[in-house]
Amino acid sequence: MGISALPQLRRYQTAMTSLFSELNPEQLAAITLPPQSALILAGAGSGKTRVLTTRIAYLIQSGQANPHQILAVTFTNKAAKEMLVRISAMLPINLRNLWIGTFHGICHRMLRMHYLDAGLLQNFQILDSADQLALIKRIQKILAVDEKRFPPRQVQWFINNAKESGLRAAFVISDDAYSRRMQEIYHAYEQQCQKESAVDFAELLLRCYELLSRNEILRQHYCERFSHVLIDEFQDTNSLQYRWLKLLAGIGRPDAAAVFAVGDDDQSIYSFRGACVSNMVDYEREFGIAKVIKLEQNYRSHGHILEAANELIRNNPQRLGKNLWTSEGKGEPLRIYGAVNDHEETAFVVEEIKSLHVSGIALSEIALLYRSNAQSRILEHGLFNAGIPYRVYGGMRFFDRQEIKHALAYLRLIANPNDDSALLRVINFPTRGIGARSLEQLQDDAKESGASLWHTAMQKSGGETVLAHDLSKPLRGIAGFVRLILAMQQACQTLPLPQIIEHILEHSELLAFYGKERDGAERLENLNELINAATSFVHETDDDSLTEFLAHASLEAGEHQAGSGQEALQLMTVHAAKGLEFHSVFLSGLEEGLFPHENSINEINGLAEERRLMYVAMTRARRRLYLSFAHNRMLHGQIRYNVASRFISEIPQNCIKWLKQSFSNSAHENESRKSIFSQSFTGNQQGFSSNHDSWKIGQNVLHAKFGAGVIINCEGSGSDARVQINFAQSGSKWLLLEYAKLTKA
DNA sequence: GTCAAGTCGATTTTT
DNA sequence: TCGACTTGAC
Repeated sequence: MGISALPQLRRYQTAMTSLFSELNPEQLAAITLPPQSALILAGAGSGKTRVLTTRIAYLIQSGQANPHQILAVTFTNKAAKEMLVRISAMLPINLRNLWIGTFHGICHRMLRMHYLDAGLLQNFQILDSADQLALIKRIQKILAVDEKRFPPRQVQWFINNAKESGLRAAFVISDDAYSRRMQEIYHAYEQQCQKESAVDFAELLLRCYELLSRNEILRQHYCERFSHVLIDEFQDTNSLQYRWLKLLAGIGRPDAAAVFAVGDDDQSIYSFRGACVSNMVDYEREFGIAKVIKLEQNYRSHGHILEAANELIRNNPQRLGKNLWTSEGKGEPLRIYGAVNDHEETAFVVEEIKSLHVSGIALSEIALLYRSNAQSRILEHGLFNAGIPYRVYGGMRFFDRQEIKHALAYLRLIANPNDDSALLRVINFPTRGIGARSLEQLQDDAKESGASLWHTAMQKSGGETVLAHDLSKPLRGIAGFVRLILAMQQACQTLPLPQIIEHILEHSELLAFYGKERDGAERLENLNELINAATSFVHETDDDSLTEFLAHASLEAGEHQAGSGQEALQLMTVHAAKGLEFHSVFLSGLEEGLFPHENSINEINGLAEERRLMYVAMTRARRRLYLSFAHNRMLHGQIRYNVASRFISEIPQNCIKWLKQSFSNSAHENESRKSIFSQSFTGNQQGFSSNHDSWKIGQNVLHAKFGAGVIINCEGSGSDARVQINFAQSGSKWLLLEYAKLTKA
């Protein structure tokens, strides 16, 4: 090394030292691994993102790779963005050539670059789930498929599943009438997508996979380019994504990339949408991972919380094995509250949040979690009445709003007139006198000629000759619509992106329409926000192509949530809480049937996934964790009787502080219980006797073989008297009272 | 084309 | 129970 390199070396060493400060030995080992494929088992709160980002910074800083050679894959846009921000903070260099993105984002990027090889048009559009569903419905109508026998959602599920298994319609196995019909729909869907130049989410992955597997030159190119591939949340990959990775990384080739996979099998909670935890084991074997690095030191939670979570997850079979620990103390015990009903549970949560807030904990540092969205209503109700500001996560996203979808449909039509879906969405919105009759006629004509709706509509209106683009007159009927779109297309050729949107909003009369609507103010605001979104898109990406903006809108439906950053209590499902942390966490509705959810009990490995979900929920808490349940709860308009979740009994007693045992003998509680039953069961069998014991619905009982349970139903009398009992361990059963030998618990 | 009544279904969800 | 969605009447 020459003298001139010395200052650089010194600078490099200083940079490295600061990069590595305060890392634990395992983190450091992971970050500085030699360039070979690795698996990092990163427990909750173990500094996973830090390891991932520091690894990238290290590779670049140490000269092992330049940004151009690195590919980092995440699951959400949020994670990708955060990674980029953190790397930028570590490295004061231009990261333009560093590819960071979601699987879908990266596949999309490749497809745009190689659209010809991928068999796509340059202006191909991306269908989000709602677009996809609409298209499927349309196709079912054309094929005259009974929507009762073939619910569009199931068809959608079928198609996406096939694609995620790498199967085109032609290769789907169909050995009965039902699956043959499914295949038929899938086939027609494939054709229609190609005709409209539309690509759904699963298609992005499958096309890209096929592109790489078919095109040796391209694959060679990317194998040579990416010497390092880093993957976040590896436990959430589906099988197609894993196959794509094997292809891209060039597994088995001499120039194979070093894959750095980070994941946690205990936090795999998305198998219901195709995630394949077994990918981790396959990966270990197929990529020849010599040593798995485990990050087990937790920087988030206090001891009791970790111990409880560890003990819980130990009940799962087939784990890769991992135990979180902390250098912090035991901290507070978990607080458990057993309520009689959902109202009492809510009252408890509300009171406790109030006092936490009074004691100085910011509301935004408190999370109220639940297993299913239906649970939020009663909680929201209680919070609202108590005047506690809260924010519910999930739900409608910016680009999913109907006014935004309408505006985007006009834009899509301008970018790609063959987009039948977009045309159908706006041809009569706002209404311009095109009824079902003329629409049907248009669709029939299009079907006959095999042309797109747009093409057909244009011919009907007399071709392009008629078109004096006069926007000053009202544009009615199909001919009017055609003139409108043509005029828009022409105007948009010269305008920059934000002005294009302004233009279409104005001339489509969307603004006028929502201006007249009763509660159109918010929609107008959102439409205005769409212009802002376009402005910042152009600003951030230096790209003002309409097609790119539309792709952005489909791929990043989120992040545009209003009202974020406010000081408010955080309400969300456990799934939505993954990756987040809070000072205090309330976990509500811990009942058999709800959490673990009854539907999951019958699924293969369903219970294990529920337990992982519970594990994820618990490890969100830094200092304080509340668990609560209610013995009876209103669900789907009926009162349901439940026992406490088995997960509570899997937590060691020494970690727990019971704030209130359910059904203790206090007179007050018995009173409140009675009143509830008499209220909700007027007209029903209220109770009956046998062996001078009276058994009531809601009674906690013990059975010699099945253990603890709750009576949830009863019928018959005398020696025929039977009770239905929901047992904690074995689910609900009907038992003859005479033989059941029940005791009150 | 709009509104009201009727039906149906109800874990979890990102891209 | 409640909401989304479809159907039928003007």
